[in-house]
Amino acid sequence: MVVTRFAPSPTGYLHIGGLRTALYNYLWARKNHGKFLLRIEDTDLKRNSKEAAKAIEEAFNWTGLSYDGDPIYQSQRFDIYKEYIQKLLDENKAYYCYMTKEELDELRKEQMARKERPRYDGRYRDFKGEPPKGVEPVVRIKVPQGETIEFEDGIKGKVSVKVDDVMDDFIIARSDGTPTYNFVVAIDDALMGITDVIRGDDHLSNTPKQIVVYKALGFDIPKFYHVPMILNPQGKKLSKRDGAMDVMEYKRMGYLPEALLNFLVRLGWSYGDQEIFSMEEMLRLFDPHDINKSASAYNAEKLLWLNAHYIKNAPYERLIKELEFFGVHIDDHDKKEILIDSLKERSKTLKEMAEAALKILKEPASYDEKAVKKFLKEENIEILKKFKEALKERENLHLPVDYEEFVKEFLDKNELKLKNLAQPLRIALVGDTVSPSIYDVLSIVGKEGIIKRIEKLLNHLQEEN
RNA sequence: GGCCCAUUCGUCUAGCGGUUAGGACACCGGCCUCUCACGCCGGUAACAGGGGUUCGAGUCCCCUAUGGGUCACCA
Repeated sequence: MVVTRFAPSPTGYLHIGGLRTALYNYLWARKNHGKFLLRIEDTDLKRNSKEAAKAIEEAFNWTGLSYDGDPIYQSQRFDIYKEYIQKLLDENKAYYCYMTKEELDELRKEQMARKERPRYDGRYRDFKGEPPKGVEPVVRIKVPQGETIEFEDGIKGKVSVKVDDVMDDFIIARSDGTPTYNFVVAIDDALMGITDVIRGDDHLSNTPKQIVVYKALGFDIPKFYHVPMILNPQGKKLSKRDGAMDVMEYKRMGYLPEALLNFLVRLGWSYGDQEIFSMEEMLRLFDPHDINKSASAYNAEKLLWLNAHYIKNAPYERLIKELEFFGVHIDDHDKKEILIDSLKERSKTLKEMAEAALKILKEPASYDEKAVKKFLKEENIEILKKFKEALKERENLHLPVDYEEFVKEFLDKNELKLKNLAQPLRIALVGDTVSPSIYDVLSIVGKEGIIKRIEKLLNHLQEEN
């Protein structure tokens, strides 16, 4: 059984890199019919973990990810950690260290002056005397000296470090008794039965420390997969300055969750030449062993392209529902299907789509000056007037094909080309020269609306002169 | 600075000793066309550098360079 976990520290929102590691853990667990657990790493009590849990909940709901059971809060497990600290103390695998912070700082300063690597010197490792008064001790773990720690990372391959190079007897409990990160991570992963740890590769150099804890406590060591970071478009570390970090911001910008997930899964992972992955395909094909070894840069254009793809292929009921978030309510509009179908071909985001819809649904509030100048010369105005009159006489106009037929008849009768009519008419309908097919727009606006809009434009032109 | 990790078109990537180094996004042409898009067709563009190993290296090894991560009584 595969058990994975997502273990964010509470920062207030779920960011895009976090979502990717959550997705990887989710996919791997679900693919293997295992469990995907959530753990909030809130041992730093300063931050509000409730809020963070809510934010994660919200982002998971939106993207469709789900975790098993209830989230685990490290802040509620201090008793457990205390127990294991005591166990190590009792077994002489850990010890109290009475060195004060000031003394430690002093030591480090001296070591640096001598160009040595700053590290705790182990002075209390085998201390047997009378402890100094007035010092609340920390607890340090006895790191086995002279050893080499090796582990097989599912992504990076074999990783091997000499213990003496990378760690001293690190602190597992602060002087106030609270446990530290590398200690609790190991304990929780072991107690939660985590078999596969998929996390950011900023944790790669923590792993040996955690392995020391696993070994000291006699726990089984899980498999590790350290996934490379996501870089910003400049190839630097992704930060808040790079725009959207909060997953929910993508919703506000008009992205479909499946586009975001597809984008994220392909960032660092691939399956041959395939670009489009449904959730079912991800579930079937994803394997953390295939994740790339190197960091990948965030490519906003590709995300946009994917989003456009998913919009194009979404059923229109779905899009109608999604557009409500952006203030477009067309559920009872009789031409809603035509509207959606013609808009989804040309929208990269839902937000864009909503704006385009409103542009058609509402009478133009103003007219694009350059367009007016270019396309509304005297002769065009006459054509528009004629068109309006002809339209008044005509009945049974509903679908785009009806309008197409009508327009063709009108053009034939007056010996005109579509070019003579299309742009002037488009300006009357939407205010400028950009819109979906003129027949679609005519159909959506409807006979009465068209007449009103042509008259409005005509009035506007008269006022101008 | 020590340690660890990485390096194929601008970007995401395929490649797992023998390929005209493939695909996708973006970009540039063309077609389609009532505008804008969609779509279709075509194009530019990459193995960081240097040494080995090998009949043969993008693929294996070493060095250099560059980038990243990490070295807390943060997580």
